[in-house]
Amino acid sequence: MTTHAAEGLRDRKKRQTRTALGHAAVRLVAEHGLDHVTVEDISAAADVSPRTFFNYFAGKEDAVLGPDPEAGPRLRARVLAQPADLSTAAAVREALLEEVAAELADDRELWLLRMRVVQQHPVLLAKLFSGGEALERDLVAGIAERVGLPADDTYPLLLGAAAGAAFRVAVTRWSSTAAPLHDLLAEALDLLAAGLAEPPRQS
Amino acid sequence: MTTHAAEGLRDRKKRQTRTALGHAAVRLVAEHGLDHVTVEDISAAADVSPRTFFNYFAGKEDAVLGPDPEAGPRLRARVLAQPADLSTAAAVREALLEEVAAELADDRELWLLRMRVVQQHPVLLAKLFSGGEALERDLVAGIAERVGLPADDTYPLLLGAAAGAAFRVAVTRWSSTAAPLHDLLAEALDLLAAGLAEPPRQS
DNA sequence: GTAAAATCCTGCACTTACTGCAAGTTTGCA
DNA sequence: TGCAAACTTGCAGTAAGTGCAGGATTTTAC
Repeated sequence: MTTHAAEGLRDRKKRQTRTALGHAAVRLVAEHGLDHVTVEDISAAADVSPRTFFNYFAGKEDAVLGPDPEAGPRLRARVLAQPADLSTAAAVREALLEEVAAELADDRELWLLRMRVVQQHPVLLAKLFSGGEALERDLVAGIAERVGLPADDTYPLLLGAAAGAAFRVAVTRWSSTAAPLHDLLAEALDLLAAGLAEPPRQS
Repeated sequence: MTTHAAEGLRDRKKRQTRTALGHAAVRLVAEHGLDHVTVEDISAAADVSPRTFFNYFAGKEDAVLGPDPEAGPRLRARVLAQPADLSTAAAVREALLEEVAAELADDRELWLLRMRVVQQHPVLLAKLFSGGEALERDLVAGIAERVGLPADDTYPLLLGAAAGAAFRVAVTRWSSTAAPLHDLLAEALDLLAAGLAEPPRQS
């Protein structure tokens, strides 16, 4: 996973309380349901004051689906690090697969819990998408940089949004089927690269 | 637009208060900013009690980006109404373009206001996406029905999500460039159909 | 190593969001 | 006309979320 070697005590503590709050939120909501868990409960479980909770998250839902503030830059770097002979779409594909592998290797159970919680509380879909949106911005920046177009051009925007769509579909299917996330994501990205051509009829 | 001929007094009044609340919300937020407008203000402007507001919308943000409850079924019907000799992706393309044309012809200024508000308050992106998500569900249902696959198969899910992505990109660009929404949406959908192939370099 | 500066945590007070309930009012229907 | 269903409203209460100021902790500079 991500290493945080040379980092002050203060930053380390901040990271700790942030993940403590996030984990407590997911665990408590998975157990008791979204609206039977208060910010006070979460704060108590993480051993900080309720007021401090709001120094880290904008609300309960942000704590559950906390947008990892480092994921965006990391994804952008992965896109730029792909071999130059890959097409842009292929580079995005590889970057996404790498990120998923790294993230899952790290926190597998946490992600499964999160998906279970989202399934039980569709309200959270909003936060899930907007969190993905922040990620998407960094992804678009990386794509634009790699391809030499402005970040507000149609191509980077669309490739980023389509990759995000493929990701969401893969995660959705992952939570309802037993297939590995890697395979589902690869399948979706391939379908996208084929121009969403007619699928094989299976009748 | 949509005609509501044979409809009781009661349903007509409900529609009226709903749109009154929605319009008031957009107008007030555009003028004073999102967090300088309370639910009480919106209710007063629409001439109903604050308590009634919550009978129509789950919150301030839902009122601004109110998901039109009829848009989903309408879009689904459009997909199914396309000529049978069109590919599925092409049918989705035509359905979306039709819907955009109809919607804009109806409420052009309202949509422009909405987009301005969203640009000024990125928090609303969450609701915008989740609203689009509800729409997407109906779209996916239509696609699945047309293509004869279950609605939780990868192909319908991905085509729906990708179409949603194209739509969001087109709307985003529409609010920052002066080009017609129809053209921007068509461009994005074409790019998608081409498998997101490398764009024309313009150096 | 110590003092000053920066940053973080916390409690308090306050506004707003949101929900259940029960009563009153309006509409639909026979 | 009169009954049933649906809509609106006020009230009361819980929880969310924010500004502020004081105290504690870490960092930086000397």
